[in-house]
Amino acid sequence: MKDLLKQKISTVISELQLPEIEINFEKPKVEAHGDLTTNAAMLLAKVAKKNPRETAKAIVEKLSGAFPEISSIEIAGPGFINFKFSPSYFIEQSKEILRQGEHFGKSAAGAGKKTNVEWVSANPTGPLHSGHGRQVILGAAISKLLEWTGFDVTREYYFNNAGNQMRMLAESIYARYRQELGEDYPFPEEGYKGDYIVDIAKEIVKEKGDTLKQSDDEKLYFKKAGEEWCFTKIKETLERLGVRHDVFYNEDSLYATGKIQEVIEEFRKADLAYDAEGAVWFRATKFGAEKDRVIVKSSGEPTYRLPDIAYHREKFRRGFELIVDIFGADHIATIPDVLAGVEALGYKTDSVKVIIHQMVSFVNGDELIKMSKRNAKVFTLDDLIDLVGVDAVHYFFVMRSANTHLEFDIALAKEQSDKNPVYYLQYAHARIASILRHAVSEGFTPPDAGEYLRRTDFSLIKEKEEIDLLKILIELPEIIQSCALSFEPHRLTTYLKEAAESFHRFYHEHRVINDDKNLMQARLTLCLMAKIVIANGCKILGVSYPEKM
RNA sequence: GCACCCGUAGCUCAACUGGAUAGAGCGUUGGCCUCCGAAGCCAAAGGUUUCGGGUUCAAAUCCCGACGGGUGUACCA
Repeated sequence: MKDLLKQKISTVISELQLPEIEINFEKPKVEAHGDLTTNAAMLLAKVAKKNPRETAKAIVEKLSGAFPEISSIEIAGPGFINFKFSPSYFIEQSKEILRQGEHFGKSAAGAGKKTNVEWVSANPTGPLHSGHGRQVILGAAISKLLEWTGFDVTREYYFNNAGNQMRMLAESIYARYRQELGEDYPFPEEGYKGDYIVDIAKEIVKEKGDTLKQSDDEKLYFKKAGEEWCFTKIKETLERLGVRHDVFYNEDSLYATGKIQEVIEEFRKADLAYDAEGAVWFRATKFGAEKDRVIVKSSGEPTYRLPDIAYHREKFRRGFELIVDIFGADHIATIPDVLAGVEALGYKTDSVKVIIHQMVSFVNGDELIKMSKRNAKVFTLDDLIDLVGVDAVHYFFVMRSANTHLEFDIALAKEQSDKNPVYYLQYAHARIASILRHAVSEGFTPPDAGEYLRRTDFSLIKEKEEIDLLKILIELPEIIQSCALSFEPHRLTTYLKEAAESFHRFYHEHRVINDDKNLMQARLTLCLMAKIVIANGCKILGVSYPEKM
């Protein structure tokens, strides 16, 4: 409809011999301004130097009567053209909800574009902590949104089980191991202080006794054991949240296949790398960075930048047309370097979309929860799930825009009451389910979408709250698409809340179960539509949609 | 110091990416269950969108400058 209208308006504009412009529509905030509005006349006024209201008038005259679905066209304010649609238009649209059912909301806008979403990517040096939650949830929601919008999504987790961090992990475990054996063994200054290190050490003592005490070569064993323990833990946590990755990409493979060396050589050949102070430097300044960066340390080990660059090149080589990276604000420094590197290798950075989310703080009512890295008691993501449940974790981490700081109120999230926004949504779904069950007990057929579509006399839907509900329900596909294309899942939560609200208002004003069987069927159909929309939205967010609660 | 993000009701945050009268939840105050789920609905109060300039028909949104908060600024990742 929007597209048809857009076409029509642009032909009208050329008939009026006005310059060509981009026509945008918007859904007005205020109900009195209709269902759709365009600022075309105002934009024309600017280029054609004409009075916007007069221009609007000329356009409207040519438009009137062109579409039976449009019940009125008005000119308002400085020159907005407001369109109002007839109820039958919304009713017709809403039938799609029943026809598509659990697929309603999907679109093909992504056109099967090969897409890689990389997120979490925490090295296996410990369990995921609560702050990781935002990243975990954000990436899952974005992946789901892209999938629903027709992108071909590969979910990826990049990790490094070599290097400094893992060495430190091994040393930390080793020290705890010796301590477990009753020795006064020094703990490394920069070691991992979490209690889980002690747990790992205990397990090793149980299995191997003191046989690993002497030989330094055996430290390899500690690294392996630590990695395995941590990765198992991480994967269990992701599993609990229903988050799965298709590919776990190990940085090591980049060395094994010579991809790291390849990048260095190419850089050298193009004079983008040089030796200084015993290290190899990348001329990042050539690509807008503030200073050149070391890519191979004087020790001969690459810094994290080099494999990151090689890894991103591999994403291009693997044929991904859209590359999405999700990072926390604490990793922001690496981004310009990686982008510069990719550019240096001759790839366009346009197809790389980096989502940076700000940090999270946790409060419990009024009390701020302090997170210190020195603390042995880590507040893990598992702990958070135990406290507030999977649904609240999903909903709370995604309900705010990624680029603002998030305050996670644990007291609120675990409260089983109306204060908690997760319940508002779930309650609407459970309430609808209950009504449908009730109808079945009154002798109605179980809510089968196809059956409901055939049996319903849609002309009985005419109350204001009924039409308002339909209006919002049919927006789902558009909302999903725009959330996906802007990588902003939080807007879906806002929408779902509004949809639930609209349902509650309808429910409150009109009886569904009543003596008029035909009217009852029509309203049951409305309920079923609302149920489908809420359920589909919840699916994307990873929130459950209970039949009873 | 420099780079990035943010500053909106008492608190936590929205605002369709430049549109019309800036909206929700919590908290506060009041109303609504003989009837399908009151985990709900309705209403009231609460604002110079941190401040100062600019851009234009139109600015919370874009630009410049202050102030305040966060995150970075490694031959750690």
